[in-house]
Amino acid sequence: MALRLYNTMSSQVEEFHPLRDHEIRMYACGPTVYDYGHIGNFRTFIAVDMLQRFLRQSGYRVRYVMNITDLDDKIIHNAARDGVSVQQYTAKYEKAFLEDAAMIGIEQPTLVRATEHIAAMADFVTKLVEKGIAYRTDDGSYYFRIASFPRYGKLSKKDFDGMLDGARVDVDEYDKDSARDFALWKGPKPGEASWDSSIGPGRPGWHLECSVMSMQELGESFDLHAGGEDLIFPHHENEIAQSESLTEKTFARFWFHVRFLLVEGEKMSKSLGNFYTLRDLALKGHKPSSIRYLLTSVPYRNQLNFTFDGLRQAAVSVERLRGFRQRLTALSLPSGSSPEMQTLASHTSDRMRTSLDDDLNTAQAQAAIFEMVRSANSAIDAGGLNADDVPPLLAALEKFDEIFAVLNDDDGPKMKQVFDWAQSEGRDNDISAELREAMRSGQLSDADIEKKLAEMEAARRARNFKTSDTLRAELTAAGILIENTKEGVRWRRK
RNA sequence: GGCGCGGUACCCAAGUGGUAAGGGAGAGGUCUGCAAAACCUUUAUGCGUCGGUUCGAUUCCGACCCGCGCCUCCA
Repeated sequence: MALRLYNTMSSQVEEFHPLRDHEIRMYACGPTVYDYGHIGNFRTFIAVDMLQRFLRQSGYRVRYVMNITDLDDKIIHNAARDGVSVQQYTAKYEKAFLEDAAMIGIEQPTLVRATEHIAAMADFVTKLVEKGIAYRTDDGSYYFRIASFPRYGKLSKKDFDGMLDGARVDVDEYDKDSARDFALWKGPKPGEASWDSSIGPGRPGWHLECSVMSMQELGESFDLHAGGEDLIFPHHENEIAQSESLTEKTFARFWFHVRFLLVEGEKMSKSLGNFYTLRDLALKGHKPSSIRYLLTSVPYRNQLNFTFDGLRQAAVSVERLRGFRQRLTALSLPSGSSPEMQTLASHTSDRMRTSLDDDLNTAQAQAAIFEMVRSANSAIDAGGLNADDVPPLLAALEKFDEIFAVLNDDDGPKMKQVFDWAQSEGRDNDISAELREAMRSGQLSDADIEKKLAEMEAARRARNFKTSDTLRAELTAAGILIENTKEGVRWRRK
């Protein structure tokens, strides 16, 4: 069965096939690097990351490009406020974004930066001017003439015929032909950063970079264009207008938009006090795996209510999966295999694929893996699992984690990174007890842990429970989870 | 006002024209030196409200109530 995806352009779920066999070219609107990324940003980027992972799992070669907007009004303003260059300012936040993305399990796409494509953007404007689609105003700005593009509004389903120019826009600000015409290039303003180009000094408009860079990297027509739902209008609508006016070809075939999330039932906003960056959450002691799991647990087109209770629940769910995987690998089982377990593993894999094929229904894929975990645990308890059943079960887990990426227990080191960052920024007061607790599991080496565990086990065999309990308490305090089983003791970092 | 989305158990959250996935939490139980994990049982005759279509609707249609998004920088 083929992947079916919702296409904003057609407003319906469609079968997704790439233009070229076995190769998918996709582009996502990335961050504007003017601040640390918040969880809403990361919901979007994680959703696109999962899409990209699933496409590769499905056998496609994926060329995935993301832009870094390192040039816009807010950046220019903030850099000036801080007394640093635009480059210095954006370098800091781009680095932070990449660190955050890696921390939360996002595989890095090919990155392109606006400031590195100024000349190409100017050329693009020149071509639009030559076609009579763009025009220059007295202040050195260039605008796109929307009247030249009859299909304008087809993505956002807006009908502009009935709307009056100037209804909500300050027409007097510039001498545009129509209030709705959008800026391709903004003329220079005194005291603000400006770039020289073949069409004069100034800076590109926001929409232009995505048209230019996506086509440069992926061609004039490519398979899929992604972003947050807020980008449908005007950003993507404008990209389409510019690009298709120039090439007279379909720009992107599929438009993939991720729904905004709510935080504690309300729209995330600084004024409501429910605005969280990834680092804010880490400082409070929430692990990247918990955050990623929660963000992946609701299908991308549904509203997700991000809550601290949900974060705690996610942490437990992740632990359950990790514990199961470890249990599987630690068992000593009789040789042979059981048909039930073989079927369970293959059915689970099939169900995960079917679920994700259905417009990335991540909730159902998770349900499938949990049902497998319960059935397999039951079988283990009942002595119904054999050695040859383990590989297919592990393979199903692996297949799950290729998409969800929450099973590696490297939260401790990641939390330590956040801790180090907070210290380097002088934010010691923001470091919570929970963060210290979450990072402690990385403190002891495997050898240290094994040594203490051996001592504990020796004490238990000697029925010296006082000593063994003391050692257990020490390890637990160090963030090590210990499980005594018939197969012997096993441990993992919490 | 225009366009669009949603209201499912204590919480989060899938889903279907034929009688409600999964996770968390709670209760009881099995196992167990302790701890942890795991398993079993249990928690919505009910899916915002009121009508309609239908043999049958939570699922389709209509109205209404409530929440949310975009229309302006915003993932």
